[in-house]
Amino acid sequence: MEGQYYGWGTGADGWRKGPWTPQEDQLLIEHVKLHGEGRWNSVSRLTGLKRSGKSSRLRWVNYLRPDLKRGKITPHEETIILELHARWGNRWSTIARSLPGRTDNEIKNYWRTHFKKSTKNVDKARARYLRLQQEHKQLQQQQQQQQQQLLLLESNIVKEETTSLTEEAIMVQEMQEIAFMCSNLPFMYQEEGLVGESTTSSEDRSSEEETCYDTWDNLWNLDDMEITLGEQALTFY
DNA sequence: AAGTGTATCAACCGCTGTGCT
DNA sequence: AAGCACAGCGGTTGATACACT
Repeated sequence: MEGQYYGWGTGADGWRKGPWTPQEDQLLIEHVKLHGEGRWNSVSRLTGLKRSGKSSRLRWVNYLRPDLKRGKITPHEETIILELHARWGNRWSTIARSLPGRTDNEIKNYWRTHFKKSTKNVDKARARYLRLQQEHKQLQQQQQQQQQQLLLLESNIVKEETTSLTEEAIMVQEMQEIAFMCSNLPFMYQEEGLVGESTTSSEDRSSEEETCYDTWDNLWNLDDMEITLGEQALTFY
């Protein structure tokens, strides 16, 4: 795909469009090395590139950035995407921030390819996620209350605490919760090589795989679906 | 081998938010 | 306060690769 010219040519506005050539990439890379990210509209003036600032920024962010992770989305990343999408919906850039090296475009494309068609499944996953989150928070509250009661008994001092979390802090806290939940997911088994690439029938599953499915089903419990998310996810790899 | 359908992904478009003058 | 430029976001499109018949 790269390095070929498919006749997109120059638009009416004078900007070149279509796939980037290696020469154009090189110019853009040199520009960012010299001037840093930002000031995208000055790229064409300073480099001679016939690309709009918008196009330059997109090319850099989605393809040329050195910290980009190449290769397929891992099962663990997929789990995080599912979780975060259940929380934030189509806020791809927000989701991307939790997946270092992945771009919003990449995640968006991945989502559309793998989950868009099964909106029913995703809706159920979302409902289940929200319920789990609720339960998780209730559990936390209970633990906090127990702890407070304990402290009261010990010191006999009543102390009121008020915590004011910023929205960002709440976001971070939720991310940590999600990360914690994700860390217990069955995909870990798969990453460790305990699960086969594509398993569709329960007869084929090893005991480790059963554990994997059990864990997954416990989380999502999508048995009533036409295709469960667990199976779907595993089928892709 | 050829035709057709589907998946993938780069790149575009339109819109919105933000900062500066 | 208004207007403008720019950056960023989400949705969509189009070309290629791959799978299937």
